[in-house]
Amino acid sequence: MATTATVEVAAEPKYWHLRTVLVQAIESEFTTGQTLPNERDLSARFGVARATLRQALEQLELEGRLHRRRGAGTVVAGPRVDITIGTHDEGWPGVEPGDRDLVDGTTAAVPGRLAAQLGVRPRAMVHRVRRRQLSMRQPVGIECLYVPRAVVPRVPELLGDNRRAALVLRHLRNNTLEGLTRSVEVGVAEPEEARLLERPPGTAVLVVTTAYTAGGRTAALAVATYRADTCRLAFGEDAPIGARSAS
Amino acid sequence: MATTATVEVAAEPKYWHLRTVLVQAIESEFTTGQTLPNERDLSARFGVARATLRQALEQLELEGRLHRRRGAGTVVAGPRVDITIGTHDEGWPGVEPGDRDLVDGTTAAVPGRLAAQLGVRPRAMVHRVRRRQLSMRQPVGIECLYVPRAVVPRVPELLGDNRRAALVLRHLRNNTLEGLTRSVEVGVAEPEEARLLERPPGTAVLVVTTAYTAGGRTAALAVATYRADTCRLAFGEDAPIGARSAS
DNA sequence: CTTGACCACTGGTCTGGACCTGCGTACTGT
DNA sequence: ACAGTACGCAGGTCCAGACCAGTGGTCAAG
Repeated sequence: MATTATVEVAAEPKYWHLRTVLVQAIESEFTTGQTLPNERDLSARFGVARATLRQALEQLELEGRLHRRRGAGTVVAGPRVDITIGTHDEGWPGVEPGDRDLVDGTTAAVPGRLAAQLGVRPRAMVHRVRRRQLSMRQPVGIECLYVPRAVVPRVPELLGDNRRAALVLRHLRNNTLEGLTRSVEVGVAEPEEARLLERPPGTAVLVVTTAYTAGGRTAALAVATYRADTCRLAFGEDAPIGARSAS
Repeated sequence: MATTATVEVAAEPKYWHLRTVLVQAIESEFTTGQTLPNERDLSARFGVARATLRQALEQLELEGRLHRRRGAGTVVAGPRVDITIGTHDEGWPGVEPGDRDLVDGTTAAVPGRLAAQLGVRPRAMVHRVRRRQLSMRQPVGIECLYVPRAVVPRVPELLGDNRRAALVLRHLRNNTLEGLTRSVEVGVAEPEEARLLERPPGTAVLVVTTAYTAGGRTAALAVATYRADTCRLAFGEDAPIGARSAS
């Protein structure tokens, strides 16, 4: 037994102590949008290696307290963007709707994992529609909707509007939509996703997977990928809790 | 005019290429629970610095493909644990219920941000109940329930059971629970949370915040923190949306 | 006034070390 | 047979430095 009577406060890692100091500095001496000193100056000021400082900055970024852009600098972030995830999929409140049409078409190149969830063969033809969501001119997420051609022969042009997957499905299937199953997990952005989200590859993202059930099978799959640093998912029938007085 | 006719594949970062190679290796040559070679050997084998290898490993861990334990090694992970987030908060399917009682009591030390959401003064007395959830003997999450003493004078002993926040609230308020608002976002584990979750400080976590409305105010706040690497949040399991509205 | 080349500055990537600390096992004394 | 210790190995932390790659401004040429 290595039990010693001394207090031995277990010595937090240096990067965590640094994070705490930076949080206080951010909350007391800086305001939203203000640029912090560069990493080399900060590491010198705190007497740590730049790698250690970056470990603290990365956590602050993941928390949504900082935004970092190569070539530009590190700025104090504002509150996170609320992404409303409704049971009835009515639209995108607070987000400029469907700003960019990225991909519309039918493909056989569906990741095997998704093909299994859709209940189709690995190389079956599947309609794919991808949109990017922006908020205040900044990319916040990518939504990709998969519909097997076995379910819907052709994708009508109404996909170009600003509605979400369920609404599209409702049109396509003449109100046969029966239910949905949804999951949320953390993933990392692949290079192409990272480029669309204006982040480096491997950035943490929130992945919302929604399976739409119609006619006793999974008729469509919506995979939405949001920047973990800037987004918060809001659930519930009521409006999001007012975060105005939360300083 | 930087446009050249060459393909110029834009050179993925080395850590991402490494990640891709490791994913293939994991899926083809390893099985769940199997231990990978140590980091020094792996970095030598792939001809990269250990820091670069670790950058790839950290992403694989965040994706839930690997589990790393100091002193033990890096093992291939199994599928993520499904955390059921129901609208009616009926319990914890698939998770050993309420394995450890951590804190039961009344405190004035509530983070200012939570006090604001609860609609109480920063130093008001608030009941706090904290539980840790395990799955297969592994810690997966921490749930903390806050109830202002202004809402409920005393916390009855039935908090010791395995039920979730809403059920408790229903008992406390005699079925006056009116609704809830829920949000999901990414955060980092503070040292104490990290210790309970058996992870280093600053580890990415999924934070599920649920505000319970009763009597026209926020009567309680449940903050659940799950390991982002091992958990997946599941919503609306087999819950058919009864709305068959004819559009 | 507009355009484009240039360039200082920023965060991003990568190296090759060093040492710390938890874990598990082998050994060893009782 | 058992408990305690010692030790090797694993991942975790930290360092000092180098170079890469976008950003955004300056400034001269058209």
